[in-house]
Amino acid sequence: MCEVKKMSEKQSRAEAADARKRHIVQTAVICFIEQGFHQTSIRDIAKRAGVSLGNIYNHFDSKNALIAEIATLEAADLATMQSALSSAADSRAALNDFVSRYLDYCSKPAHAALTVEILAEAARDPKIADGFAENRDHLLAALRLQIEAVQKGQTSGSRLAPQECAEYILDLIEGLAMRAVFSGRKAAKGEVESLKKAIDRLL
Amino acid sequence: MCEVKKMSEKQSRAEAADARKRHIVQTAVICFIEQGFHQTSIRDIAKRAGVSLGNIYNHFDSKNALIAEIATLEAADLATMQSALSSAADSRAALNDFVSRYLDYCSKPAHAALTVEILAEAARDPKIADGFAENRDHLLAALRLQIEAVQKGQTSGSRLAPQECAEYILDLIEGLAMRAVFSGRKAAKGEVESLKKAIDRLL
DNA sequence: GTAATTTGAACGAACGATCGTTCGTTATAT
DNA sequence: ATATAACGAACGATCGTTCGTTCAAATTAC
Repeated sequence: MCEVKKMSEKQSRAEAADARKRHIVQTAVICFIEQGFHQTSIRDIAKRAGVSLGNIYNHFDSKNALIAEIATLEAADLATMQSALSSAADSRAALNDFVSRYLDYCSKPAHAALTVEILAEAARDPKIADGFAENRDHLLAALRLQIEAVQKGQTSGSRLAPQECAEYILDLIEGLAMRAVFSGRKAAKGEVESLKKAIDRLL
Repeated sequence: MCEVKKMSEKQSRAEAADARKRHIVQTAVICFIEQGFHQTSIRDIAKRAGVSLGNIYNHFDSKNALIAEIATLEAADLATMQSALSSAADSRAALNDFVSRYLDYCSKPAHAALTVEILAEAARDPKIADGFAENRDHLLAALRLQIEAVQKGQTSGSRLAPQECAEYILDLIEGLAMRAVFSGRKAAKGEVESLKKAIDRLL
């Protein structure tokens, strides 16, 4: 009874369950950022999400499954950035735009904290390290293509290999972002300009 | 009686205690690298060090005190590298030498794993973040001085600011080292040459 | 020099807290 | 009527830490 009303006002059971699941994931992310994976208990997440302890196990098989879900979402974020880089006409502009976007992305404290946390995990678990490297390689490949395109229109004699050049660019962006995040500020305008100047020298 | 003999053959009580303490610290480092701070229990350390559980608390007030001791030792390692950089005559050679030495240093899996672990901790604890940044600033300052010296002997019109140049150089070295460590290999000779070429472009 | 005393390193059982996970139950949408 | 989301008590394991005890080395008294 009253199916139409309920469907529009509230939501179907499956939708509600999905929303609840997403809410748990989001809350878990917050906890993991604040305390780290292993310092966060399921009870912490349940309490903060306003959900019972046992209910979390209705949506996730285990704590590790929850962590895996989050790692997957992070990977998807990065894939978005990569495809934006690939589907660009003007390589020079695409590169410049990428630097700004990727810097913003890395400068988000939430992302930085999670990344470091995953990195620490990857240092111990080769499986995680492989997954991390794979995502990064995709981004690197897209970046390398644009670098090659830019280098073709240059006269300079000795160039850096595009592959390594791409890695250096990511290193510089991530390094600046890390410094900004860890000192609790945003990258200053002058810092961004300096970064772009440095990247220009590497091309 | 027989004081001389005992002193030479064995060791005084204080020395034995100190040796034991160092042994516990070294074992703890191994455990922390393999499992991380929070996944390592005092029992793990005790078992691996061949020491009783309670005895660890005769040498350290708490688990955190043990961690703090290790962080202090890491800082001392870095200070050594910094002073070597400062006390150099030929800036150009000093810089080149530093790149090799710092790359080697960062490429040690033990150091890399510990650094990432500390970094994850720093992301949550501003106190640790400050200590980390302070150590890095000392290295940066020494590096900047040598960069300024090198830049003085150049004709190039537009230079990168020495401070930021120093940060970029550390970023590149650490990035390459990290990639090497995480893929379980040493940095190839070609990679090191490429790195030095890239750094040359930044100067 | 030897005997008596003090010190502190080493030990492992035990404590209270907390962990991830399971389970039986209740309530509600289908 | 059935399925499942939500609940929270309970379980066994493990955590950091404390504690009383043992024993050998260092120190003092004789």
